[in-house]
Amino acid sequence: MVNSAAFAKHDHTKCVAQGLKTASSLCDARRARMTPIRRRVLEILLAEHKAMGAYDVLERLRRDGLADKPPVAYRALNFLVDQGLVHRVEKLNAYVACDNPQAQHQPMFLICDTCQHVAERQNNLVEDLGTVIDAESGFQVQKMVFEAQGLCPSCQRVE
Amino acid sequence: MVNSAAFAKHDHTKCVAQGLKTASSLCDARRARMTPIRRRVLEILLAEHKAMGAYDVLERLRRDGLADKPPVAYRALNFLVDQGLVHRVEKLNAYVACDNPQAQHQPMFLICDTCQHVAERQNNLVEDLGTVIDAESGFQVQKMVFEAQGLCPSCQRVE
DNA sequence: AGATATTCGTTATGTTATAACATGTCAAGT
DNA sequence: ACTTGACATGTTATAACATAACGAATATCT
Repeated sequence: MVNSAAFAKHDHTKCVAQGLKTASSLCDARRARMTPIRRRVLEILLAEHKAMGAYDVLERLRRDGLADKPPVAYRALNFLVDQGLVHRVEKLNAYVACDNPQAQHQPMFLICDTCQHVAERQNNLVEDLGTVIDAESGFQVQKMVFEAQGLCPSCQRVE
Repeated sequence: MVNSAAFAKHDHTKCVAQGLKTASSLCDARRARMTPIRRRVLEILLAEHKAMGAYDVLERLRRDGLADKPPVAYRALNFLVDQGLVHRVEKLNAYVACDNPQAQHQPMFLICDTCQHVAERQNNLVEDLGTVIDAESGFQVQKMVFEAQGLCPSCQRVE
């Protein structure tokens, strides 16, 4: 039911390489174009492994000489979101690379108020809730945002 | 389990009068000050009965001669949110009057993509989910955002 | 009344996001 | 190879959302 490495430490280099590879395959399969800017934005988010604002991403692109105008960053981010490779965290107006882009899912985020880390998780209850709402109220759910804020395990220990 | 009048038509005049009255009692009980600006902002949101942006609210205050600078609107909105009288809809960067300010609750919103109406609902599954997350992952949930987008019953019929 | 805390008015600016249109690139069909 | 059409990028300008900071006014408490 729970899937992510969440707040534990791990080797990001592997995440990045693997993530880029998976993304390329998915795009190929869908005839969507993984261009240099888009690839670089995904790489940045995979490497950072935390939520970043569009302007933070843009700043990185600027350093690389790849782009320096907001629409460039937003377009790449929106593409990646549409492809399910990146999620938008509404609460933070920020973007984070998807953990598991293979499977279609309603992402759910745990946002630590102290360290600002964001963990993506999946839980069937979220999708169940969509079904329940539909049955009870006749509202046809198309997309759900579920975000929890609080304290991650290590920040709880520190306080 | 489900509580709101949701997308059905009803007499807003009553909502407004009742909402203002309840809000006053709650503020009195808490020694929080329901000032003219705050009251007016709540009244606007109760009457409109839909999500409004801070600048939309500000425009109304302007017409009333009550205020014309952004911080005034944001301060009133933040006060009302802190008191649980208004909720912020993250997905829309907008604010909506609370249905049932008496009870502490994690609000859940159904946002119709067609007519833009927002219905507040309550469902125990939302709070259950908080508990489950905590038990499974050790993440201490303090606040949750749950918002669903889709089609309300009447907009489904129209399409 | 005087001390304290809260609210409000105002200026200025910071942050997030997109409309609109020009230009460039690539791939498919001929 | 050439044209066409779709998609991607570059660029300008601005819209939309939000807050820091500080002084003036007002309410509350003793």
